[in-house]
Amino acid sequence: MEKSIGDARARMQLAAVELFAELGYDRTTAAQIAARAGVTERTFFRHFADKREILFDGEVAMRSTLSAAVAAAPAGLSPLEILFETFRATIPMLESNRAYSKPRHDLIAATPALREREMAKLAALTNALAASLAERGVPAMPAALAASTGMAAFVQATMAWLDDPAMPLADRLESSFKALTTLLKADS
Amino acid sequence: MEKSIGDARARMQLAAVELFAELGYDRTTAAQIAARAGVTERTFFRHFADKREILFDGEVAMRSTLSAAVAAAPAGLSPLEILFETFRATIPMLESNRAYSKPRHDLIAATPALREREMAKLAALTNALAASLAERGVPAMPAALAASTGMAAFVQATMAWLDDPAMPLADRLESSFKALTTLLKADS
DNA sequence: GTCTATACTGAGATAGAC
DNA sequence: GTCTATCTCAGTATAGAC
Repeated sequence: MEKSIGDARARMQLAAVELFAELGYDRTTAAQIAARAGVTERTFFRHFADKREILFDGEVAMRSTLSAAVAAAPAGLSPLEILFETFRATIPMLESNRAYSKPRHDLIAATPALREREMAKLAALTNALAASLAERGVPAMPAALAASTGMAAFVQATMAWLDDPAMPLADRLESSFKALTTLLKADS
Repeated sequence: MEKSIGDARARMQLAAVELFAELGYDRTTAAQIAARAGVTERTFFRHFADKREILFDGEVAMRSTLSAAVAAAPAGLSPLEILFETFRATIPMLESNRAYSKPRHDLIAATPALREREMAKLAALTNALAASLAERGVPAMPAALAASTGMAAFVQATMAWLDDPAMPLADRLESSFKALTTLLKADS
């Protein structure tokens, strides 16, 4: 018997990604994922609250990374400048993960139930960012608005980069944040 | 046999709101809602894609209202000014619905599965706003960013007003948008 | 680790409009 | 008769209780 139970979680995640690619998300059952990982279905639901959650495991790490980066940003910056530095700090991590995050993103885009979970996770990250800004002394209302605004720019940059990596993520991010300042200028 | 099948949908919605209040969301089954409305469980799922959806029926109407308001806003405004006028146009509707939307909001806040659906619906509304801005000639990137940031300000104002209606929604909205402007100006 | 309840689906029946 | 909307029966997968 394999006694490497320590990484059952990782084995299940690998099995899930494989099976989703082979059969599609809906056509893959939790039991199949557990079987391929060599565990029981019960073990699956011990580690993941529901089937979707197996794809959103990284959100916890992302949250700590962002919170730490907000705290580490230089003093004297505006809230949006703090967030720009914060997101810039995550670029190496994102770029090194592209081989995994691109197919994952496509799967999420194609599956309404997963898009829904993704929106919820982004909302949680936004709240965490607002809390981190508040800890730096930014008042509650501007902190929440800055978090939402900055996250919108970050998500837009990341999506565009996943669709077309020709332009580096750093440039995409700078472009998104620059575009924020044009929102106050009159159009037609 | 009762032949009043025409309003089965409305009867189910009423039954759902009653039962959620009596038993809580999780403790209420789709079959119970259907039974109280005098229809079968299958009928419930014909009308609503899943149990959560019965509480998010109004999103379609909200989407049309917002799109129409964006199109109706005066020319020569900045994207965020267009959105401010757009949200202002929805205030009477929201204020007249408070007796329904406040308990609904509390139920959603207390139920993770419903919060998740709410995030997805807000994302859909944000996309619709971006599309409406694009139809007025706002380029894609600023349109998407303006929709996200404007929606963040609108949601913040609405949440605050639901929590404490002492300050009118119109004042909350103005205050949110002013804070947003400050945020974006400080960064340029 | 077993067993049960509940959410949800697929294929198809019924009934009215034309 | 066909078409469409409304609804039903039998079944599977998820999630939670024991």
